[in-house]
Amino acid sequence: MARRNEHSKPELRALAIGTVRTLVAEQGLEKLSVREVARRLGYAPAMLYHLFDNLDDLILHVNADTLDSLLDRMDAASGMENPEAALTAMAHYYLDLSRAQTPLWQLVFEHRMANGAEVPAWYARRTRSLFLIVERQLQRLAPWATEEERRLGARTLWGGLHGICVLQANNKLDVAGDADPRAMVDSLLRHYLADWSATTNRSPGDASRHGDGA
Amino acid sequence: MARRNEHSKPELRALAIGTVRTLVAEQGLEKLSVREVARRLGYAPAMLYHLFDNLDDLILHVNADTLDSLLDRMDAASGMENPEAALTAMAHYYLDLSRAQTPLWQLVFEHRMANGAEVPAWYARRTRSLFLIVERQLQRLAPWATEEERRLGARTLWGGLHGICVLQANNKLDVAGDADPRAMVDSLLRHYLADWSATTNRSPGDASRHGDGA
DNA sequence: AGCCCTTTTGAACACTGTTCAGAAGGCGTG
DNA sequence: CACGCCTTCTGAACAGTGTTCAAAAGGGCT
Repeated sequence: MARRNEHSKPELRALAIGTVRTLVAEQGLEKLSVREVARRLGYAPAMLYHLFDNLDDLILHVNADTLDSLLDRMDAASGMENPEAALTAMAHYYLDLSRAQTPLWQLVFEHRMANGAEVPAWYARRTRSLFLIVERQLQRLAPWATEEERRLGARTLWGGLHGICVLQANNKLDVAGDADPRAMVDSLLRHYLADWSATTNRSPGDASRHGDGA
Repeated sequence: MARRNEHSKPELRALAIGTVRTLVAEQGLEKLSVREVARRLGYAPAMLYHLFDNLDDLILHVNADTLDSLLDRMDAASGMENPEAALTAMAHYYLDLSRAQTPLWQLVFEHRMANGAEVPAWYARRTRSLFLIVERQLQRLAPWATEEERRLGARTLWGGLHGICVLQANNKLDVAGDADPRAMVDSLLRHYLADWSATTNRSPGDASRHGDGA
């Protein structure tokens, strides 16, 4: 019962990743287990440990695929002439992923490493570039802003977007009346960007930027 | 080995909730288990099922306590004369909780019910009042805004704040250089509120609200 | 003293991720 | 062709999880 050799090791890895994707998409996060993935593949559970270090490692590979497709779409939008429109398109991709592929999205953003281990470099690179893409648009939007201001702005804006997606994915929005996540995202982008780009081209300590300070 | 009767049923419930709080605060979410809670209480695991329906029910009671103390502090801030200052104070409470009590905060906001069950009404009431408190401040800030606008604004603003806290709690901010969560929260509130309160007192379809509309 | 009724438990069930000795099978060499 | 090697793969076990339930243990009442 060894070496059927129907597939090479990289093929098996891709097969396992795909199995997790469909399993999670179909049944949700709770049904994901090593034994179920192995069962669907037609192998014994222990075999998966020859392809990946452990379940966390397998999940990280699945998440890398998800992030890659998200980053690809965001990169494609970064070429738009209007940076505000580019950011809006990117935010919509982000939100759409959390809506259309909620379990896969949760697997990316709500999975925690066991025993508090650090995420490997090949994975951290992807999350890092997410913020970089946003920063690049902020630079186009307000070239006068300092790098520090751009970094803060990108993290604030995308952190805020992330929060809306989190609430959406967890069905926390229909409590006390429905709220349209799309409208929330648009509201966040429009209002935040408007005042951010309008006020960051002043000296940092200028308290009178809003007309009447305090 | 039955009926020591050292404590009444409500006392035991409070004891169990307290045990979970200290256990989670000390060891983190991963170490929380029925068996460990029972061990610390000096009882057999099965006894806990006479106090609570299941682990989810116990966790919900713990979370209700956490939410109550948060809501109390937010309520206290709602009396400030400046609604913008009140919202800022509330947001800082929210962030501080996610920083000083990260595991307890995660237990509240990242715990999902098993088998997708609905949260009970006595719990949903608390999460609902969180948004209501924010809406009340938005009403003071922009009395001319419609209820619809206030609801959208409150969810957008607090969803955004929530996202920053999520990133903070998951250590996703120090990727690619540290970002101060406090500065992010302040940035979000200042910029969003400034443009939100400045533009919501127009007719809904007014495209020229930002001076030059695209 | 005997009964009842609540409180509490031990043991079991069905899961989970992970490890590891050893089996199974393809491949190169004698 | 046969032998041995080496990779692939598995079965079984370990330690853990939430949950259930018959039965035991003990306090209170008649």
